[in-house]
Amino acid sequence: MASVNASYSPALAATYLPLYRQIKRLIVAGLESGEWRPGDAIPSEVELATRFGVSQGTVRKAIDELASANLLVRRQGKGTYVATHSEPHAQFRFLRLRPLDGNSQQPETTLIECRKIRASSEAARALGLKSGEGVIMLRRLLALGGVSTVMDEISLPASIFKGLSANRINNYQGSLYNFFEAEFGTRMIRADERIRAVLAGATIAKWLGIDAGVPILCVDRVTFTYGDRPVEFCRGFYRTDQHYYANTLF
Amino acid sequence: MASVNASYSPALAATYLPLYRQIKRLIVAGLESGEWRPGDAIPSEVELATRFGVSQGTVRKAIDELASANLLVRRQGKGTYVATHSEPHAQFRFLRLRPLDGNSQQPETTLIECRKIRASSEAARALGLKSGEGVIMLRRLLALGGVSTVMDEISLPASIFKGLSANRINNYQGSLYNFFEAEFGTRMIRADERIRAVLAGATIAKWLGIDAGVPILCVDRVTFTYGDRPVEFCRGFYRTDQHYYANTLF
DNA sequence: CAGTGGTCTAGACCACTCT
DNA sequence: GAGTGGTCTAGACCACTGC
Repeated sequence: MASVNASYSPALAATYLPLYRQIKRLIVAGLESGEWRPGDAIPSEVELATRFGVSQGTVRKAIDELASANLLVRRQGKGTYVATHSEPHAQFRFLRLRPLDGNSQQPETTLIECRKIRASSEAARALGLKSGEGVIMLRRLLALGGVSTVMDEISLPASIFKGLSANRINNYQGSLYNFFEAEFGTRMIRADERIRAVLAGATIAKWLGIDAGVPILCVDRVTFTYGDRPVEFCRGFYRTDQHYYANTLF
Repeated sequence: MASVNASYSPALAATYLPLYRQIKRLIVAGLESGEWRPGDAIPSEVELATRFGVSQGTVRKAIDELASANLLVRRQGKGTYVATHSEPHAQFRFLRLRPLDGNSQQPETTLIECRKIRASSEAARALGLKSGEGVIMLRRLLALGGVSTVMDEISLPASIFKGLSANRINNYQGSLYNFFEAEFGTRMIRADERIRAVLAGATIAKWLGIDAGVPILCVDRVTFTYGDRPVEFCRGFYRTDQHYYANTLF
């Protein structure tokens, strides 16, 4: 079998990568390039094995890691698919609010504002932009179980989300992340959140239907796409009188 | 090879478990029973394979899953070890506060109180105890970078933590979870946290050196040991003026 | 029935650690 | 050098899906 590592030697240890990790990169490259789009089936394990000139077990191990990172989804008997934000499983992946009692209900989103502005210093730093570069700013109100619970402000690099408008968002069926991957080919893979407790200011209190001075969560999120590139900065304010932020530590 | 599934038939599908999952259970049983204690090396893959009458690859897959669940730690060339809370990697696994600027510093813990009481209704529900059963209650103050940042109250089933005393805690070197696993054989595996924003009351404000009415995080944690059995309920109050709660969403 | 992913085996060789 | 985990292969058979 033609091994990509035929030239391996201890002196090159820094550049050594196991075969299955190289395969992993090749698959990710296919995802990034759009060769396989969200929802598509990728080629079968045996086909990928012959294409890359490795055994099925090696492809399998690569796919295993990509599946556990939620980039791919395996379906026994059918094939392996590119993960999507439209799967029910993914609905509450990036909104970790759960009701204090009762069952989670589908959030209802209202778009309040959508315009192009210059990035705030915080957004610029989070997105790796130069201070003052253009971003598209969205403000939304999210209601859970009929109660306005989250007010957030999203900053997106204008260079990536060219042509984004309130109309296009409102006409789209499905979640915002679903919209991004379907219309802009940008899939959100991972997010880092920073949570603090703050007091509601007058404006936010009004939107959330609470008194100013009530304690709320301030959640700053940076969301990453393939290759750990940041593509969204979101600051959300969460009421926690009827919901809590859920987290599991492993 | 003598397969445990020799009797498998479609009618028994509900009871079917792949071999490697059965091996996984056998290994977890060894961990629960104390056959291998935290920090110990478990037998090598080939030894386990012959002991259980399966191939090395099957044992390997079982260990892979246990390692990714942080129950075991693999060390190439040395062996596979039972995970411990004393590893540097585990230090901030259950305390997700990070400084707004600067580097994380080792927390300094002060034990304020340690006594046996009857479980609060919340603690009883979280721990699966009957209302009013005995629990040991600890109150602690945690300082990060010299600043009192967390005040928490821990409830532990008295039946499991017999003989726990303030003296024993204070005389122990290392973290509380380290103490639990070393002295009581109870290892914390996983935790569920629920986060809300609240206002600091007079008592907590005093301990944390802030004004009453300042917004803080209220973090309720239920911690589980092997077999998803809850063994700790902890309510913590976090100042977030110099730190934030960090979380990564996958 | 063909094609897919899921499990399991047996054996080879590599990389790392300790003696 | 012996022993450990890490990678890779080749092939067998099972479970599930859809035609």
